[in-house]
Amino acid sequence: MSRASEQAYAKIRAHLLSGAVRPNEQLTEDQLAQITGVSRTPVREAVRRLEDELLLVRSDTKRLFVADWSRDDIEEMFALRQMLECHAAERAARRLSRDKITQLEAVNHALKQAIAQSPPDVARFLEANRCFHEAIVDAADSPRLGQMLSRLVEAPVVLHTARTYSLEDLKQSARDHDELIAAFAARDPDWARAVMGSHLRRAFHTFAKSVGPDSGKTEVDEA
Amino acid sequence: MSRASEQAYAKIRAHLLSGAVRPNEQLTEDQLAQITGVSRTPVREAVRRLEDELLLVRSDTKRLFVADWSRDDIEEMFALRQMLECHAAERAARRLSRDKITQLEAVNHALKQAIAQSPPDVARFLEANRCFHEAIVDAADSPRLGQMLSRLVEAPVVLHTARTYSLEDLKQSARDHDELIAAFAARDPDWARAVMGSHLRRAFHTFAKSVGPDSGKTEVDEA
DNA sequence: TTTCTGGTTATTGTATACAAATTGCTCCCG
DNA sequence: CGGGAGCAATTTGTATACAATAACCAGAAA
Repeated sequence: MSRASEQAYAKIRAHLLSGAVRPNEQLTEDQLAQITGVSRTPVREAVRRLEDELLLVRSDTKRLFVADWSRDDIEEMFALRQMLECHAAERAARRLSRDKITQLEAVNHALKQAIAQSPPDVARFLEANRCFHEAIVDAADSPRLGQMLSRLVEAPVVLHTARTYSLEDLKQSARDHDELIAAFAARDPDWARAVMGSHLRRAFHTFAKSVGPDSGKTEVDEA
Repeated sequence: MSRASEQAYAKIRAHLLSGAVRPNEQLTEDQLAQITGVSRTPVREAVRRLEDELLLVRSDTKRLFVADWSRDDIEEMFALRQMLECHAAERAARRLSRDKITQLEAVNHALKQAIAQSPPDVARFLEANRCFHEAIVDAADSPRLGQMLSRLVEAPVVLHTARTYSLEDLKQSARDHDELIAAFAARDPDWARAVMGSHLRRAFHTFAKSVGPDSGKTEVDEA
């Protein structure tokens, strides 16, 4: 992307994550142009991307609003991510070269170091974690899969801002990564898939606790 | 979407599918503006969507080209579609109301009628088929899943233009749909998933025969 | 011949002005 | 007091001009 539109994207995104705006609040392209310091043209392009990522939504008459993520939305998002990323892990197990596996070990080592500090360096943890998962998706060698996942992973980061991480959660993540690496080294796609599945499912539950109660509606009730 | 940009999208898409342009051929926004009869602004918006759908790609320096779909790309696409649509079928089995199931039966009835003619009305078949699958995805009640699948399904339609359909293939599709409906009526998610899986996998193979040979590279060879 | 280098053309990116559409308000009529 | 009709203000959509960047080509030096 070009300079101005990329900059607009980053600034608007930061603005949304900063909490300066509330869900369902209306925004106008003009406002965003002022905030970002560029004209409406690149702003419109940035807004498109943010709509794709579902951080912004449009009303039926094209008015722009800050998206409101319900508990159900978050659950859906995790379910899709789990499905796609399990698939990625399975493919990665068939494709990862020794070198790449070694790189994964290095990344997870950095992740562990971030945890080992007191207090744990959460920012560095998140960055290493992102890098770890990204490497697996890359190894899956499926461009559309990568595209879908990157869209999906963008959004939840939003809500991470306010979250607190227990040390035990962080350590468990590191252990999961170790087991994933073992599965890759063994070239066992089923193992890799299973580990990734439980890794993400656990992540969802620890995440969900800090959000709100389940809505309960999953099945249609009918005679 | 707005009038001009929507129109530009449709016209460019039709232009790409018509075969008037070849894979890897360069296009310019000016050309497309002339073809569509609108200015570059809405063209750029339409082009973004087509890039998302991977019908157009950009070079590293932002030049625009017609995408080239290899056999591997098509295989990847079907694999993702299978994964997502199996998931949709599973969810749909939990959620579909009796009414909706009755509607599915009606759609599949129309599909059978399209086949029963001689020669079979392929256009009507494709439309009914699209409608059938769309209803299932809707019933899955997962907006992001729907968004992903719609992107995915857009592209292969491209290649359908030149394809010929054997009567037996068409009949088998209708039978698959019948079994899916049975699985829904029984509210059996596992059954629905399995039927959808084999349905799409078979579709891939009948499709693949008309495209070209497998590239063979799926696993990394290493000491 | 090959490979830089300069300038020229082609193409994409941005700003701005204006058009179309939507909203919200005011004022009139019942 | 309620309910619309119609005008004004706000917001999004489009066209166009210009700026920035990348490709192209010709000609000189090795």
